[in-house]
Amino acid sequence: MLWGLRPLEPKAAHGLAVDLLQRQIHSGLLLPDERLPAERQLSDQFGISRVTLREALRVLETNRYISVRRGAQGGAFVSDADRLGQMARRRIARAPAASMRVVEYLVVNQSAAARFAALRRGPADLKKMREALALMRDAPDAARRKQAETLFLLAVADSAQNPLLSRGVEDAIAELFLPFETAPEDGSVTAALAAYQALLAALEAESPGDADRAMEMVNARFWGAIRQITRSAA
Amino acid sequence: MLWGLRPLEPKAAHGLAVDLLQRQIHSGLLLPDERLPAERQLSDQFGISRVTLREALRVLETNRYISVRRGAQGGAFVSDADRLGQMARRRIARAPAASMRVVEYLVVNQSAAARFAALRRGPADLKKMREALALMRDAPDAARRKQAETLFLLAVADSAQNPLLSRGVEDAIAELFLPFETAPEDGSVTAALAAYQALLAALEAESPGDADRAMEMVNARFWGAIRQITRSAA
DNA sequence: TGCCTTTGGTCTAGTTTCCGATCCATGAAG
DNA sequence: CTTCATGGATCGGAAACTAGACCAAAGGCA
Repeated sequence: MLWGLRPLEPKAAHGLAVDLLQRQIHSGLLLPDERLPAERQLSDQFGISRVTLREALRVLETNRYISVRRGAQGGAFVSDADRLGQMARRRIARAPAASMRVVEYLVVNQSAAARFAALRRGPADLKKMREALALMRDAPDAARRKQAETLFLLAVADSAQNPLLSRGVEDAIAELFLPFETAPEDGSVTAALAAYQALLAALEAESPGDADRAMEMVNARFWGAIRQITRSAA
Repeated sequence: MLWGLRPLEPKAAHGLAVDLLQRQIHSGLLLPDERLPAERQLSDQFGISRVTLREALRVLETNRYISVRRGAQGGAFVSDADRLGQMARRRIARAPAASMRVVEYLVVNQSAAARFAALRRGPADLKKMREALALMRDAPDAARRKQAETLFLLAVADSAQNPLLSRGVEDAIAELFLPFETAPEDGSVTAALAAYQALLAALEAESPGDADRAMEMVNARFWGAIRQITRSAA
C-alpha cells in the first residue's frame, strides 16, 4: 500500500536560486547592503541562464530582500539592516509557534553535533572556529557578529562529520531568520562571546560533556531571542 | 560575501517520483511483490503526466526496485523480498560509515521526538501507535513487521508536533534501507515487540524519561542490525 | 564635456521537459 | 474466443530554460 500520497511539487530552477540566496540572507552570511555578483557572473556560478537568474532576483526584489540598481556601479544589493531586522521580527511574531519548533530542532541537532564534534574535530575545523571567533570579537556591527556566529556554528556542525546533522543545523539556521541583535545595550555581546569561547575550549579539549553544556548556553540565547521578540510583539 | 556556491541542481519531475517510490520501498511501507496502482491512476495522484511517470518507473525498473508486466493483470510490482534484502545489505556493506551516520542522526532525532511526544501526543496519535503495534504482533512475515515498525515510528515522530523533527526521522528511515530481518531465528522479534510496547506505555503515561529510555532500546536494535551486516560482510 | 566601461534590461531563436490525448499490443479472466 | 484492464508508443502543443545579441543607464575618467 502506498502511504501519504501527495502531488509532487517540482521546484523550478529560479525557485532554487531564490531559496539559496534567501537562506544566506536569513542566516546572516549575506550582509545588509552587500552587493551580489553581477548577473552574468552569478548565473554562471549557479549553472543557470541569465534570464532564469533574473527571475529569481525579481522574486527577491518583490519580497524586499534585495533592491536592484542599474549603471556601472549598479547591481543587486541586499536590503539594509533595518528592513531585514523588521522582516525577521515580523516573521517570528507572525508565527511564534513555528519559530519555536525550529529552535527546538536546532537545539536537538546542534547539541548532538557539539558532542560528536568534540571527538571528531580536526585541526582544520578548530582553525575555522578560531577565525570565526576572531571575526565575532572584532565585528564592527551586529550584522557582522551574526555572520560570525553562523560561521562558527556551521563549522561546529561540519566537524561532527555527519552530513545529515550538518544539513539539519544549516536548514534550521536558515529557516530561523533571527534579527541581528535583540538587545544591543546589555551585556549580551560579551555573554555570547564567552559561550562560544567555552564551546571552542571544550572542543579543543575533546570533552563531549563540556561541549554539550557550552552549547546549552548558546542555545539558551536562541530561546531568549525568540522569547523577547514574541513578548515585545504582544 | 556569498558562501559555498555550488551549481544548482533542479530536480526533474520524474526524479521526484523516483525518490518518493524508492523511499517508500526503503522504509518498508511498500511491501515486496506488492503491485503499484495503474499508471493512469498513479500519474493522476502524483499530479504528473503518464509519460513522465513512466520515465520514473523505467528508472526504478533499471535499478531493480520494481518489475513491470503487461496484460490485464499486469502492472508495476515491487521486487521480491530476497532481492530487496540483498540490495539493502549490499547498500550498507558498501558504505558502512555512511549508514552509521544515518543511524546516528536517526537516534538523535528519534530520541528527541519520543521525549516531546510524551508531552504532546493526542488520542489519535496513540490510536495509530496501537494499531501499528497490533499489525506488528499479527504480522505473518518479516516484511510486514518492518512495515508496522516504520508506521509506529512515524506515528511517534508525528506526535511530537514538530515538522522538522518529523521530516528528519522520515528522511533517516528512508535513507537507511535496512533489510527485513537480520536474525529470524533468535528472540529478536519478541524483544522488538517489548521495546515498542514499553515506548507506547511511556507515551500513554506522559513520561518523557521512560519514553527516552524505551526509544534507546529501539535504537539499539538499529545499531545491532547495522553491526551485524557489516560484520557478516567482512 | 564626452567617451568608455560596467552593469542591468530586453528581445529572439532554439532546446528540453512535460502535458494531454489518442491509438496499439498484451495477456489473463470469463 | 471475446472482453477489457493494463502497459507501450506516438504526436502536437505548452512551458521553462538556454544562448546569444543588442539596448539603456550611470558612474569614472581624460
